Amino acid sequence: MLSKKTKYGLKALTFIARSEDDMPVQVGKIAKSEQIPQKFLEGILLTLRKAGILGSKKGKHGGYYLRSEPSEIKMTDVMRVLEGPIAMVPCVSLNYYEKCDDCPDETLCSVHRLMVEVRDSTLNVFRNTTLADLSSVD
Amino acid sequence: MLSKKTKYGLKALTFIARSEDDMPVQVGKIAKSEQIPQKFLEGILLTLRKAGILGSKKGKHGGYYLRSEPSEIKMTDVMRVLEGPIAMVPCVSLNYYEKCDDCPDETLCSVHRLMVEVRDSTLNVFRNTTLADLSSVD
DNA sequence: TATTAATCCTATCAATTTAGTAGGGATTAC
DNA sequence: GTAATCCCTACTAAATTGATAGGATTAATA
Repeated sequence: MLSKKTKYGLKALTFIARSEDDMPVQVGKIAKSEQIPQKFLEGILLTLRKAGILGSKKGKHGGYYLRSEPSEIKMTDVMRVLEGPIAMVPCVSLNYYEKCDDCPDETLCSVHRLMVEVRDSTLNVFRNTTLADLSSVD
Repeated sequence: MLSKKTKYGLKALTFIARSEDDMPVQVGKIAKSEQIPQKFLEGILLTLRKAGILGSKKGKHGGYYLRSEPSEIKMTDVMRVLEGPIAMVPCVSLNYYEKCDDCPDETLCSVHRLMVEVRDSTLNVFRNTTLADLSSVD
């Protein structure tokens, strides 16, 4: 299951991308419009800022803004920040590889085989999708 | 993350598929060979039997066997039984569709868009992979 | 028929994760 | 200086996961 954190995060990014002018967008506005608990959303946007995807401005008239063009923000990055590793098992993770304790030979492991395929196909989607795709109004 | 249940289930199915003769295979044998807690595995195989993927024979010399040829056992079915719906959100699930409470228009929802793509690509893998693929020794 | 070896079934449990709440500190525009 | 806003930490309830425990049922065989 996709976590609420990721779901909310994606919706928030989309909301920001869709707000045309480049004024920072306030958490409160996003929370209200997208029906997300504000305090929860605060934490999520903070994570996205620390990961370099969002920038922020404090104080009155502050808020969050995109650090790059929507078309430059890849889902691989967003998903890794929000949801964690894309692979379903550490032994097929590109960025967080870990050998299984059991499993003497990965080439013979059926789980490994299947999960490599799933990882590659999911990765293919995320690599070819940007925030611009998510937020277009087609 | 892939659950242990699914991981163990896949390994067990592979083990059974690889045991050439068509004698039933005992839980204890699988558990020992694959390093899976036996009692835990019992429950998993029971689930697979109730789903019609495995058959069982009770009593002495009993055990579990495949109900179909490995090449006929699709990962779509196995994964749905072990891991649940393939879609990451109910609003894109083919078999367990549920509308989101929020989200007035799915066609405009960025999460929906992205998750449809992920579902389709994952489904594509599972539809084209059978237990025979997992258990071959190539 | 008694024994043994299996599956089958239910209940329980500890650890972890998730989703959210609470309270306030720090910063900036006006 | 005050209001609005992001920033940070700590806490909590509920659900899920990954088991474990104990035994009931069934079947082969000596």
